[in-house]
Amino acid sequence: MNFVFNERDGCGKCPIRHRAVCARCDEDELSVLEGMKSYKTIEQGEPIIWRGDDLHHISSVVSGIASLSRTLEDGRTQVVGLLLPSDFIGSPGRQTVDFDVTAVTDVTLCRFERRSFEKLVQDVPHISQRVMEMALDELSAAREWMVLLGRKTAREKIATFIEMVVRRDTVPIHAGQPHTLPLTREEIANFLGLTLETVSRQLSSMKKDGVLTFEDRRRFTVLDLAALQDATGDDADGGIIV
Amino acid sequence: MNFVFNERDGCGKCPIRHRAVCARCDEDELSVLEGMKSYKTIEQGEPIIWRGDDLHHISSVVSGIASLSRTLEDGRTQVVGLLLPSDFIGSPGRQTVDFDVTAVTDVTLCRFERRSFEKLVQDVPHISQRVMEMALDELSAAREWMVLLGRKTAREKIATFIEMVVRRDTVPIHAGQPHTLPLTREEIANFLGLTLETVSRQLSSMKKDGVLTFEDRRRFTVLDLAALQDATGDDADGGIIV
DNA sequence: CGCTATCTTGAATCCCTTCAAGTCGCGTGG
DNA sequence: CCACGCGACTTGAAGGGATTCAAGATAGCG
Repeated sequence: MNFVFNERDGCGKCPIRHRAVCARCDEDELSVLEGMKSYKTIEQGEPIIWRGDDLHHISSVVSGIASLSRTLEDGRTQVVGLLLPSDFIGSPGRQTVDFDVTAVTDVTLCRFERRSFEKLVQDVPHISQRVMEMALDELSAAREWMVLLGRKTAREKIATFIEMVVRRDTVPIHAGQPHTLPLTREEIANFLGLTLETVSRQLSSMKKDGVLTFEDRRRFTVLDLAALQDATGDDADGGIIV
Repeated sequence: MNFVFNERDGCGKCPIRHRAVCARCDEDELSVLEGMKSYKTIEQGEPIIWRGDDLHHISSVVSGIASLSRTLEDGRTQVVGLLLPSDFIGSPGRQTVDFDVTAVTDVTLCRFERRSFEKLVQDVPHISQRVMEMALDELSAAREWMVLLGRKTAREKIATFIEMVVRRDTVPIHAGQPHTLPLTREEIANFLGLTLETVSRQLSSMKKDGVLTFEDRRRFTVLDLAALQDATGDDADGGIIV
């Protein structure tokens, strides 16, 4: 079930072929992209690009997870988004990025030289249409997260985060296997607008309440999904999309 | 300097002609839009569309201000964005809206039937390109606001908000005229993730510190712009875009 | 002129943070 | 093999900033 990504395979075998900026492209358009792309791998913890840096490439995450974040002068940092496979880095039409981008795990990127990509946006409607779709989806997800940051309690924030991790975990839920937190306590805290101590306390509290169990510090199983969803503070139907 | 918007004028005289979804359109494309548009006015305080409602139109704000917000079951409300002239409501490709949209002032919309607009997105690259641009800008602004919601103190939030109001006020600053808060204390609170009492206290505090003076509850003048900008918590260069 | 919505201000409370100490797991090297 | 060190995490206690609850002031409007 898990594709092993191989750079030598063509776009046709790319794991994000049908979700990335190229999703709407036909074979002809894809072959143009094929000639333009280059891959780059960034190791866990390494910066991908800093806020304000000149943006030479527009990239898509092929594998791994990256974070978008901003740090205030005094060190407070807020993670404003996680970039999962198929998400893109950089905006056509902008010369710099507005946030720091960091590899949370090892990350492989599929990159296009920015100027060339901007030309593609002009010439290939399927590209601008797809980037539009993706940007609108991200926008909705970002606004959803604003509700969490502005109005939810620590308990609700943690529950929402866990529920999100469970919902979009690639590992099938029915298999009964534990899920894995992709972030450290500190990274979770910076994503939720909390301190790492509060994150730790809330996770312990949910464990004590029988909502979760932990196999180790990263791996957990949900014991009571209904309780978890109740604790998010959201309506039954409306969930985070991210 | 202030255009009086007149529905009978053509798109050529529209006050948002060069900023809205039609910005990149040429005369021919514009004449197509001309035949499709309809106007609607919503009074201050009235809902424009509720979260989850079927979205029959894609609209642009021509004049006035609208808010995007979400309310949790227990009444906590978070404003996730303000819609100013040229901003659009609704996403091509989505059948519903994810947030409540409310007229903060009297609002005039320029509307397109959603299905027709989606067809335009397919057929007219200038439209999808422009919507893409706008969505990417909104996305960046939303993430910027996430930093505020997640990490800034009440004082910093208020300073950032005031600074934003001042920066994009249509009334020229050099005229020395007072600026006007477009929102009530409660609306400001819901935008900043605070309570209305805290907003009031912080405004009083900034008044006491000689940063601002108030002519009345809505109209104010900045006395010390440097102090205001210092208080935002942002770097000197990096500002909110919204 | 008084009604009402909006806003201000005060006092008490609370949730989260801050500061601090200690635990756990793991790789490294003696 | 185990001591050691280190990063990640947990837990406790104290403190503080924002909220909550409450009372009163102000301004707009019929």
